[in-house]
Amino acid sequence: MSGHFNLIEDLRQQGYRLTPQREMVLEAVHECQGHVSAEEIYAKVQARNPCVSISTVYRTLELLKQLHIVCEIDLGGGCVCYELAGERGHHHLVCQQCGEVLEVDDEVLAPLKDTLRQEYGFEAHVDHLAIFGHCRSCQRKA
Amino acid sequence: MSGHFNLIEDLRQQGYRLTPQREMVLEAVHECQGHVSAEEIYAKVQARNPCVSISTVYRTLELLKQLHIVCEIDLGGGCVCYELAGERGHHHLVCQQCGEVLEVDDEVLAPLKDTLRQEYGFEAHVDHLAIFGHCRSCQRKA
DNA sequence: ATGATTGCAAATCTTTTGCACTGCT
DNA sequence: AGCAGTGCAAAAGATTTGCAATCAT
Repeated sequence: MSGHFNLIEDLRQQGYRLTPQREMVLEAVHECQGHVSAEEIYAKVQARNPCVSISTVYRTLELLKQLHIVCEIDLGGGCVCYELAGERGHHHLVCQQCGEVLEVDDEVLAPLKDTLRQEYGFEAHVDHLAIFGHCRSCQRKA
Repeated sequence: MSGHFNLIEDLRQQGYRLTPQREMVLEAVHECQGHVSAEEIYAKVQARNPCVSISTVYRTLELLKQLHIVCEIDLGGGCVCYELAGERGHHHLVCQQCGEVLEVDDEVLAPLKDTLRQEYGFEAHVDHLAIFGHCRSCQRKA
């Protein structure tokens, strides 16, 4: 995956080792454009090398998170997902009824950020906000 | 707790039994005005009757949730809380540096809700949103 | 009486951790 | 070579469930 070279460099430059496991986790996250759970990443990595353990996946994700290579998204309901940190600027609308996840552009949040900054002096750090509610189709059912 | 009578009636009218356990869980949620975790409710109930089991607390919360007597709030990070349904929404700005928590009125979120409703047909359920970032004083230090 | 509700313990499910071994640099 | 990184299995924490006993109605 050519897109990984810079990330691999990031790893190396910060004194971390490049292992096949880390590379595979990175690729798995990269292939799944959207959000993937640790379990899904594990499955994807397992498919290529069954020896890799789930703990390594968790440890690697933890590392990549600290290096800001991937970021963690808490969608609630015990669903924690990961995605490449590069693709910034979108948020998630999570339907509490059917579980569907809609993506929302960062611009939608901009006015809120401005308000918080101006009225509260608070610099909101909402790289990936999960907003819960009910989607259009589930509203119709009710 | 006089405020419980109507809720107890709700229970009865829907054919459910009123047990001391359910009453105690209900009171525990009522006493804690803010959000309480299942574990905290369990502790509060235990203080009054050590025989009550944690599974009953979970089962009762599940029931009260279905009856819309309490609602579940997922603040992320594995922190699931409960509170009486119908309480006025308030939000929290959590400073990731110093831990300070600012309260924000629900009105601040109104424009965002409108946007989501109009552009995405999404009915946001942001009764209790936790927004992380940095407060005014911590920004100065940086 | 009788069926809903509970307590207990054991089962899940997800994530973390201790420790000896492996393998990247 | 030396130590970061890994695999395994066991631990931990939160929630759920099977089943026999209990209790509200």
